[in-house]
Amino acid sequence: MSEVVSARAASASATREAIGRAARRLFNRQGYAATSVRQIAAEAGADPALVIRYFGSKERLFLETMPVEGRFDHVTHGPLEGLGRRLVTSLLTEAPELTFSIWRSMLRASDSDLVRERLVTAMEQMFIVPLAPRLVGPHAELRARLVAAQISGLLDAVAVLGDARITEASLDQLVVLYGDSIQTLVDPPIDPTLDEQN
Amino acid sequence: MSEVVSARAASASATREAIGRAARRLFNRQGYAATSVRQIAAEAGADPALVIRYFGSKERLFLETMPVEGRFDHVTHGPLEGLGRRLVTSLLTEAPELTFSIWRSMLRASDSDLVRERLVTAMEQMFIVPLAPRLVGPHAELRARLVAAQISGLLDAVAVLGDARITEASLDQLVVLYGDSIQTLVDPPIDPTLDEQN
DNA sequence: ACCTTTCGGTCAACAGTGTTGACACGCGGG
DNA sequence: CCCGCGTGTCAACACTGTTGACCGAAAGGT
Repeated sequence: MSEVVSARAASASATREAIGRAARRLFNRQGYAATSVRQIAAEAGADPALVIRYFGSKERLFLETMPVEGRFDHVTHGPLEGLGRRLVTSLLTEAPELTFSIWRSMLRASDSDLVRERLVTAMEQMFIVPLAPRLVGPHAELRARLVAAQISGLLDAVAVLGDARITEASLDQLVVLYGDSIQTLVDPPIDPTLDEQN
Repeated sequence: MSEVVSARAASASATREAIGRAARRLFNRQGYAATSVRQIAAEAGADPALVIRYFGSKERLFLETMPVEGRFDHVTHGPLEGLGRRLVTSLLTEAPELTFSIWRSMLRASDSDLVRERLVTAMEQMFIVPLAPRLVGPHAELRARLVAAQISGLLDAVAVLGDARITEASLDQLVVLYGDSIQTLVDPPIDPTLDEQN
């Protein structure tokens, strides 16, 4: 079924994929703004005009080459107890280079409304949607969104600001400290001023 | 003493300040990448070349027009008890528009090493330096840096991603929920695996 | 008073950007 | 066989940040 239907089509999809690979590499290494369409084309051995013709614009090429599907379902669907710690572990352990460079690239390119919306829906799909209905106690959705905010903060510190003290800290310490802080929002709040009404 | 030393010098500083004002307005409204030097010059009634001559480059103009001095000393120097809540209150209350737009602009422009370094030192001066030596218990500096990360996360959610559910939530709820989560890192950790040695 | 230097401001140009349209060429289907 | 369509190429557009030469008038010296 995936046979070569024609030499032309094969050539087309081959160069398209070459452009995509070059774009992914360069965007991750240099960021969105510092990477030019001409540079991508040169690295892929193609013409700059082809890049636009195949992907519509530099912006859409960027979106297409930045995968943001959820890879944290096994955590967000797991038991609520200790979820904070497992979330931090998963973030810092599973394909961290990819997670970090994508976060860095997309956050810096979030001038663009398309990029920003993609980032927002990615965070919602990955964390808020699976987490919010599971949280017990008042303000479940708000708390889930604040968990996502905390994750953003950790990613900022590591991937954008590059805080060496955090990067070089032991994984165990980060997991316990930041994980327990996240857990505060996962567990039902104890403050009596937070009524059960909305 | 601050008399007009000459008509030329007065004119020079006047146009320089006009350029600075226009730049600050446009950078905050449209972001760094979307604002052109020619647009700033037009708004200030000056020549694009003058913008570069006075400020060196668009990047340095951006840095000069983005004030990042600390405005949270009264919180970070206050009592440790309830510091998390007061931090969130201060962030969301005192000149929030300015705080948010500056955070958004600088984070998106952090492709530039100068901007990134400025952002890092600003966070350190505002939160980590005053907070770290005051925290009791193990890993004081790491915990202070993680507090700063949490602040980044809140700013991301509000200023960059524009999470409506968080923006529209009542200040009291945010203060209690996120503030208490931050407080987890301010208070000494209880986990016995975190020894007192580094 | 004049002459010279200094300096704010203007203009044109440079190399580079994303994007668009017209054009060439060779494989595919009639 | 030939026509058409699609892959690829080329040149151009309007725009970007930045640079250097130039102009004119104010400042300083004699």
